[in-house]
Amino acid sequence: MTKQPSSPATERKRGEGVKFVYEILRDEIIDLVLPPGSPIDEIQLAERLSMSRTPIREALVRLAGEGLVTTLPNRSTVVSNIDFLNLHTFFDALTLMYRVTTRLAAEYRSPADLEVIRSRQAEFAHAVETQDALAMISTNREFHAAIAEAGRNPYYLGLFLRLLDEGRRMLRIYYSSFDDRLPQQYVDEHDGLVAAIEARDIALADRLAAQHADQIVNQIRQMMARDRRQQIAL
Amino acid sequence: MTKQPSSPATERKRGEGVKFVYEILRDEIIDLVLPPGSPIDEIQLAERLSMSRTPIREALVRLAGEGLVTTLPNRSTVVSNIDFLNLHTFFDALTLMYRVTTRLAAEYRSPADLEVIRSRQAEFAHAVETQDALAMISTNREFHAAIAEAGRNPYYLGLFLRLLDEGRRMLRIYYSSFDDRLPQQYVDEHDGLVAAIEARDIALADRLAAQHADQIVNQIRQMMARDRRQQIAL
DNA sequence: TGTATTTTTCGTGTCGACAAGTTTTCGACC
DNA sequence: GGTCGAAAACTTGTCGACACGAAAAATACA
Repeated sequence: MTKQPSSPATERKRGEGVKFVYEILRDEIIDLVLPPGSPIDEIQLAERLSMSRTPIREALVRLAGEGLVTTLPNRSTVVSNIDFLNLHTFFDALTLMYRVTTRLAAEYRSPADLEVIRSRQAEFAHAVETQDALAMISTNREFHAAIAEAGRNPYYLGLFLRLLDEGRRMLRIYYSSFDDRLPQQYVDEHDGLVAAIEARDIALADRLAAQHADQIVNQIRQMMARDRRQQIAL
Repeated sequence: MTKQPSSPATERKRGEGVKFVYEILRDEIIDLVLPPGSPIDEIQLAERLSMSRTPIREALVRLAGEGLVTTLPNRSTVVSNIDFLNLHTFFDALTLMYRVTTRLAAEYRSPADLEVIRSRQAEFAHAVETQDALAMISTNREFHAAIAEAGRNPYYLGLFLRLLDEGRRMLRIYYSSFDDRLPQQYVDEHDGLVAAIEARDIALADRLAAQHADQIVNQIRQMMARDRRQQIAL
């Protein structure tokens, strides 16, 4: 692995250092480039990004606050593990946030919001068409994030984004077992959500969101069960 | 204001510096010792706590992640303002978290949880008896936090604690207009919640929590309206 | 006297270095 | 050869110092 020593291409403005590191690490954690349990070496990172340890440590504090990394005092900080024992708490919260954000979107969406949501849905549909599982995962996240934005409640948005990112990590683990049938169903369900939001039908939006959440939760559960059988079979 | 220069009483172990600063600032912000908008000077703080700026900055990053302070790039970081324009989003989320956590507590509470909840309720009742408004605010927070703990969902707990702290700041502003009638009603409502949780009556717990939330939201609204009238009168 | 511009001051953002603690390695002893 | 203990290597936590940028002060000008 050859590392270029402080290439001028990576020069950053003052004040963007923390943000820079934060976003890189965040993406690498969510995309499982850094799998759960990976130790994060501050010095190594500092050399790789050609900057001092100070902004890196501050980015790690921020990531720790969001639960993406865990700091072991006086020892290394590691990428947080996915807590498979308490998955039900995750699914519970995820389902509720799906419902609440969709509800609020139906209530408060502006025309501009609708446009964004529609374009995100188009991106998701395209990922399904081209059978790009990784793109499905990320565009699905963006679709629901756009809905949450339209709901205009920063408290729900914050929790929801955290849950969506956590969900992305799980889906990445099992994405190879995506089958072809379900994704198309998701596209249809998304269309239903968009229609309910456009029609400002709050009750319908809530109901469809709950159904959609159940679908996703069940799929993740099935993927995990299948994977477990495979692992046992090995 | 005389500050003692690096008194040996404030000597801390390695690795506790950030936590130390974080907790001090957090308490001072929630108790309005540092009112919204106050600038936080890193150098001043470093001198006051007789430590370097590094751990202080890391504590500020953490506080910023929780929304308690706002960092103005290349300028000072200030205590976050209370967003009175979007209060309804706060009340919405607070009400939902009241309901969800109480529900889950009724479902999952252990005998030990019940004991903690009861003792918190006793503390709240005592604060009401002695008409200690400030103690009412903090014990009320601890009571609901204990219920959320019993619900055993870290995602809800995290959001709820954040909302409760934000609510504490608001109540502090208006606590002088606490009147004597409502607090006793809160004690009774809390008793109802505890009974529902003990009986594992999920539907009842949900209903009572929703009513309780409405009470609190309405009281805060009334306090604010009263205060606004006073301000206009001046 | 009021306004525009330069200078000064001040605080943050970043850095390199040192100190303390943990893990690993090496060596002594059984 | 295996186990226990000491020393070395490494990583984190903290520090003091410098550089950049923004606000405030001082100066020039109308």
